[in-house]
Amino acid sequence: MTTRISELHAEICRTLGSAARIDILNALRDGEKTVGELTEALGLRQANISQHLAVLRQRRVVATRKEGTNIYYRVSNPKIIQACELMRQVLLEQLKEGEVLTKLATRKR
Amino acid sequence: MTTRISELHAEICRTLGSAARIDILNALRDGEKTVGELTEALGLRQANISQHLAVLRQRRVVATRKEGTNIYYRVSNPKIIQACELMRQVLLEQLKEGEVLTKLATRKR
DNA sequence: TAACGATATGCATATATATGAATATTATTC
DNA sequence: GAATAATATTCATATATATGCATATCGTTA
Repeated sequence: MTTRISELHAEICRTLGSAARIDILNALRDGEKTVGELTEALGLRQANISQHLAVLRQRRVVATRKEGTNIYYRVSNPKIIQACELMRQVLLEQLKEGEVLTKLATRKR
Repeated sequence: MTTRISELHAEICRTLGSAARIDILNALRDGEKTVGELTEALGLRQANISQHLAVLRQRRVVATRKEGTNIYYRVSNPKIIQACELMRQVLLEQLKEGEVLTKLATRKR
């Protein structure tokens, strides 16, 4: 009963459902980076970064460009960044709300 | 090396990483619905819908309102809808691109 | 062509997530 | 207060995903 489109939509969301991959996207916000640069920026092992990049590549969230022995990665569509930005805003609003609720609960005691 | 925020961000994305839940969100686009209405709209089992709603509730993607024996669900933040809309656009653009690529590949043969 | 640097892949294991079926909970009505 | 309608939860099992480690691939330079 779920449509093909919803299935694909969910797949993209799942692709973003890893903190490491979110960090990768953030690192790529202001321009392309090589795997080495990403590895250093995130402080994870190279093999692990490559695995996450493979997932992002498969779902076409990122695109690549080869230059000699380096591979430059970039976010394939700026709308993906926008969507992430919105999600982060939702998150921050939730956290604020949470604080308010905590305060209220504390006052009540 | 992944921040708390990224972890939460990823968690929200994972929450949207299921076709059933995407369908639920779409069904809630133009207003709240009861579990029964959602069950009928999506054609899944009630228990299953409830499970998905529980996931969405836990991550505060949806909010509820009780009225008698019914529980009305709504999307908690319109930005979530916006983000989904963006993602769907990305998806449609990808599909279009895919078609172009297919055409090119076909012509080449 | 050997050695090296950059990146990707395969495999094993651990962990998370989804689903169906059964059942519990809660509010309402008789 | 028993029966019923609406919704939630629990449990068992199946399936997917993540991670570390080892190793392969590919382009470059000596």
